[in-house]
Amino acid sequence: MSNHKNITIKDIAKMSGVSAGTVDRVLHNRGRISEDALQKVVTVLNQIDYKPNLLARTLGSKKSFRIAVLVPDPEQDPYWMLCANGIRQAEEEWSQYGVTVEPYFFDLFDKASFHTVAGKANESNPDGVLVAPIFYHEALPIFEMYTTSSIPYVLINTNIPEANPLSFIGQDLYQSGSVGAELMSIGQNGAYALAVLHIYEDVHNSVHLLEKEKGFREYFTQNKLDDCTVVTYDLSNHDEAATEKKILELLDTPNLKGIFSTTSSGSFLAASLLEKHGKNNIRLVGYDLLEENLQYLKSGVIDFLINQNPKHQAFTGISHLANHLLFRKNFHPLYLFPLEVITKQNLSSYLNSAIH
Amino acid sequence: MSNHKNITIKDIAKMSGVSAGTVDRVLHNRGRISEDALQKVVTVLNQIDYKPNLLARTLGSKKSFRIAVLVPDPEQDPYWMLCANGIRQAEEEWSQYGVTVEPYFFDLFDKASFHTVAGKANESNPDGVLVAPIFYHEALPIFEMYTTSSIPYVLINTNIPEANPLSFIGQDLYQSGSVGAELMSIGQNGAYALAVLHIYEDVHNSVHLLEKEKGFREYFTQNKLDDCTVVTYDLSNHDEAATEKKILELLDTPNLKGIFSTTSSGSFLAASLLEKHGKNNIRLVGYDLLEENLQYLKSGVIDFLINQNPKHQAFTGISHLANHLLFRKNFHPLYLFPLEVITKQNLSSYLNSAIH
DNA sequence: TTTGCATTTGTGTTCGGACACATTAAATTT
DNA sequence: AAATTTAATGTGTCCGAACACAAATGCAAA
Repeated sequence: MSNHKNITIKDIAKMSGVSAGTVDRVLHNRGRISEDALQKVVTVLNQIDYKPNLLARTLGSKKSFRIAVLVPDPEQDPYWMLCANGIRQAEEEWSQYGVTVEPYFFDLFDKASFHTVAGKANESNPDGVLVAPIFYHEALPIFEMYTTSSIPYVLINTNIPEANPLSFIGQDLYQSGSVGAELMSIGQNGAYALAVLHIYEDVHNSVHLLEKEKGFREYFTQNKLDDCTVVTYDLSNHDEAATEKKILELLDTPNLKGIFSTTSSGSFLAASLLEKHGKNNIRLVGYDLLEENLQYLKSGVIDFLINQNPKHQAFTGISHLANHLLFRKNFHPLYLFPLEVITKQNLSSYLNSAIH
Repeated sequence: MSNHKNITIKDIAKMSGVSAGTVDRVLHNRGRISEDALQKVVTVLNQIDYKPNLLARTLGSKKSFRIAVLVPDPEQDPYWMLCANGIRQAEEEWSQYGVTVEPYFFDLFDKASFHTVAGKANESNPDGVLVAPIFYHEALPIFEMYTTSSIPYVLINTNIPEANPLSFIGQDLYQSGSVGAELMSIGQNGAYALAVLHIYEDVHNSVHLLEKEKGFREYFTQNKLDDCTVVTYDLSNHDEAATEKKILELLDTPNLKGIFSTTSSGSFLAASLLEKHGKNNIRLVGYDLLEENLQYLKSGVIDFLINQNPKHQAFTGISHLANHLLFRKNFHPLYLFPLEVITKQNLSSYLNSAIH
């Protein structure tokens, strides 16, 4: 335990021949300062590398921060339940620093609800906002509002290029699709067919899914794998019977070797049908570590899951906001997550490491 | 910015009718306390959920901590260079909290050097130690010493079951081998042969590698893939010519479909020979994101890399120690990393996310 | 009863930065 | 030149825990 010296405001005050208060005013440019004093302090600041003690700063400014979280209702979809877990974990982590997290859940299938819930969140006058802006048109005006009232906000899951957030946290969807394609083509040879399966209950994320499909398809053209044909199936999962009928039709595709499900809940739906109809030599690549998906991964019906890690996305998003508010850190505007490939064999290592 | 209330020592003092000093003595059981006062304080403590303000605690106890890091010389091996990067990054992260990191590099090929360097590290009287204990027998006595002088220590890379560290950080090697096997068997059919390749300059980590091999082999027996035969090649990379000759022999194995290289530098060595001899339909699974390996992954000679993430291991290890020293956190003794599967298509997402 | 010593407990300062308030110096008005 | 405003800067307190030191108390011996 050595007592190591660190430059403090008092040191700077001594060095520049002014008081600590003046140095403080220069650092935060609050209050008026004479040109003379400013110069003296600035000169010293340029010479040294002053790093304020964040502990003292946070302790001294006895404010606490409130972060509003605007995400879909976790009860409606297991994917968003994972996200909610990340929020809870982040709240625990940051509560000791006086950061509180207030979730505002909107209806995943109702644009209007997004609008009203966003309004409610705003009434609470948060110091920062985490948003999953799955409704493009409804999201734009609220970002504008955040900007004018200079509330920092972080986007997760869905990027909106027009927005100007502290950071976007999520996957590169195009590349994600290419990873799916790559996993499909391992060990395949000769001519074969593949299917891209979009199964969703709502249309909000169609852009989302098309981007994945694009990455998937272009993988084959870029690698000149011309003997591989790709068909697309666009299904709603509202009408189960119709969906099953469509998928049965799909399974009749000659020489079908693989199915790429672009949604997380589509993955286990496809898996259940593959299992039901005994098609166990069709490779299935899906998304996310939903409980249902894990069962099919373990039993071998699903071969690969690409992990979008919604839990970690939410956690990181709140951490970014907290770091920004408490420690004034800034972040790279594009925080793209690794495209994690989950298999039967490495699954447990991912589940275990998430605990800590 | 709401001012939220938090229970402080003074609150507890008021509630239990004693002074703050007495509460402090109870909390840290330092100094003698009358039975009466102790009871009063304990009663209050049981009623409330006191969470000490970590910021204030750390600020108040003006000590700074020194962490000694005992790892192989990064100049000798690119793998350990990645580790050194993690150390540097952790040092930056924690320096503001008064934690300093002092690296002590030992010779990767010289057990005696481990012993002497460990001694040097000890002379500096560190408050915590991060060790990569690649020399089993030499490591045991120094762990004993840490225990008797109650210096917390964290292990990375190589686990030593007899040790009792704050935590071990690394991979489950057996499972890691199984992941390698799984990647090998994707899309394979009929009878085929696979090779396990141990290429290393030193014998220290033979246990290490055997564990991976075990996981690899048992994958096939457990999944009843009997038509797959596995051969093992144990090579030193001191004598390049001899190694090449051996590998050429290996490449003549009938129906050879894949090579599993258990070491990180063995991976690109194997890749270079595969490329040189035009064997481009043999699947190669290797380890770690060394610059050389990345080249071969991009060009398609290496198909998969399992990432041991030495950088993140070092970073996490130092963070554990810092959290323990500053905030008295304790950790799960086994902190196993996810077994990350890196392919040509998801590589960039991993490289980019490491920047932040 | 008083002195001496040990035990117990309260008070005060420190850490470094934030911020309120007091004080000084300079500029302006009367 | 004195009075008053305004700008500039210094001082002091607070945040909450840690720890040193001082004060108070108890108890036994003189």
